[in-house]
Amino acid sequence: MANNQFKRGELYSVINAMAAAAIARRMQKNFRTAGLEITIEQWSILYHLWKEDGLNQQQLCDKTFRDKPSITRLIDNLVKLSLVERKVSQTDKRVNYIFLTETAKNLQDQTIEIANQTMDEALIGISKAEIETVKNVLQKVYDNLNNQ
Amino acid sequence: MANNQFKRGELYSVINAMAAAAIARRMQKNFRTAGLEITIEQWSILYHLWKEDGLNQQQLCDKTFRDKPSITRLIDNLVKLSLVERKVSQTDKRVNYIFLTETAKNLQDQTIEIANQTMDEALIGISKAEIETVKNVLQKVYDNLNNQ
DNA sequence: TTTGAATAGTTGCATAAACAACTATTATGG
DNA sequence: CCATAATAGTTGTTTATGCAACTATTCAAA
Repeated sequence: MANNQFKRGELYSVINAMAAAAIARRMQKNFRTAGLEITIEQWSILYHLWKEDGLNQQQLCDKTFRDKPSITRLIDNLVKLSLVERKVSQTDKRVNYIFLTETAKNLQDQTIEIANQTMDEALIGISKAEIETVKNVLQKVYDNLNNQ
Repeated sequence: MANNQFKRGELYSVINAMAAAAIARRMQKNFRTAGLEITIEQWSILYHLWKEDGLNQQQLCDKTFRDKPSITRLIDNLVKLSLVERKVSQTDKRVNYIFLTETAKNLQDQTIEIANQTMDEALIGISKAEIETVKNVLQKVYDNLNNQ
């Protein structure tokens, strides 16, 4: 069938456009509804800093699967919003450590609650086993494309 | 545990940044290697037109999970590349039908082969059952966030 | 010790997304 | 028939991504 050749390629648009973008839009909307003027991309940086403050930009690249320019600019924007500060390492002047401001620290509980509620909305009717399968498959996909 | 509150929210960044973006980057790279100067977003529009030529912009919005401005600009760029043409409906002047040019028609086989090869690379070691689970879960996520 | 490689980060440029506000056209209810 | 709502598409603005090319600093090997 001529139409058959489409089926594998279609999976990409399903994965990308559908679920991930839909979750992102909903999470952004829930942030705005709560009066929080940060983007989900900015939040994803803060998220890792709440777990471990003072990461450098390269570590944030690795943890968020972004490249260096993306992190540079996200940090630029977070600095403008007074949510983080850059501090150059004294032992290696190539390295910038990123630290949360008090303002950002105070956002942690509220925004993580919103993120969790969003995921609860998204995951209605989906079992823990299914979620585990999805995580494992996506991890394998990432490894297939990057570990070589 | 303080760290436990992160777990649900983390799923978003896993889904989004990891697998979808990794597949997108690889597919883009494979296009370039083959000498094809189109983006995966442009390809995703052509993909639906190869299945059914002459869709209007709203139909492309629905099929690709994008909003109207995104489609307008993607079509703008495809027109610049002489890959599609807009034709205003004669029965409803609000509607633009989008038609493939001969150039675009000739890209179909090659690009779909590349997309399929990319997905084969991405899906090494993943069973059909797992793929089905992922598709079903992402469809449910999309429905949870949009059908209400 | 010095030269070249590796690492960390930045800048330029093009593409794309989200949202709000807008125009143009068609459909509908009184 | 007309006012209003709904629909299709466009434009403006901000944010983010990817890639290539760049600077600055540190490491490592001859």
